[in-house]
Amino acid sequence: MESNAAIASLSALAHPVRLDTFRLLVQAGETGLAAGEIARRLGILPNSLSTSLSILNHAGLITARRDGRSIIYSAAYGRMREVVAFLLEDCCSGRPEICAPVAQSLERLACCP
Amino acid sequence: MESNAAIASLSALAHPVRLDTFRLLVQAGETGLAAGEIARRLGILPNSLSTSLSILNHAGLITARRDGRSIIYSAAYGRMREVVAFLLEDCCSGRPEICAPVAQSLERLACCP
DNA sequence: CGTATATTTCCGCGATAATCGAATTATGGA
DNA sequence: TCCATAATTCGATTATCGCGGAAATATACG
Repeated sequence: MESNAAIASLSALAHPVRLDTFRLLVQAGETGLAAGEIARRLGILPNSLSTSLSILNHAGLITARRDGRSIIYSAAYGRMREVVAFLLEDCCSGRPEICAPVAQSLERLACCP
Repeated sequence: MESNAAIASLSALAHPVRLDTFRLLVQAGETGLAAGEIARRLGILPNSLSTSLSILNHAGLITARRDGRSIIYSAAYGRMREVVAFLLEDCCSGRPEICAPVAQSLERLACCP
């Protein structure tokens, strides 16, 4: 992953509304959520959310598809994985005793038994 | 992990110099690197780096210790793990087939065989 | 004590980002 | 066609961030 792409993703996530939006979509799974539903759940104005969604989308962290009058957004899990991998890259110069606990705790994700 | 703390960390990383600095320290391991050495490797002014280090430190992503005239910085692996875990929390509403590849690829960190 | 090295702090200017109201586009249904 | 709903885009104001020069602090050493 490119450094610029990583920065775009990190920058997109470094914002209260955008981070909540992304986490909501990560939890929603492939089904996704309509823009209006997200705005309702987070209690923010539709236009504010729209710019947030645009930034997340441009950063590659979410995808959009139209369904009637609604636009459904979903988390882009591949990009999420890339960003995380970028942060952990070449961790600890090959000394497992340092990074092992990091990897170990990440193996136990909420949904992956 | 608190949302505000996560935002502080993500915001700290969403900057070319700060991201490069953090990754340098992640690769350096527990030994860490002196501020001057980091500035030299990245080719930036010492005062610019100093503010970057201050922001990363305040976000909890790095730690500092003095050694003679130098100040040695190291990555805070615990906080790094917390930030990543925060992003992956409750991934995919318990549907392993979506998040499994994410977790799987994270198991293979460069230093953790 | 005086000097050199390492790092940080202060300050001001230019650029970038956040916010919110108002207007605009797109779709579905009577 | 006309209206209501869903979502986005525009525009202007305000706040925040990034940058680099200059000065200040801390440590080591002769």
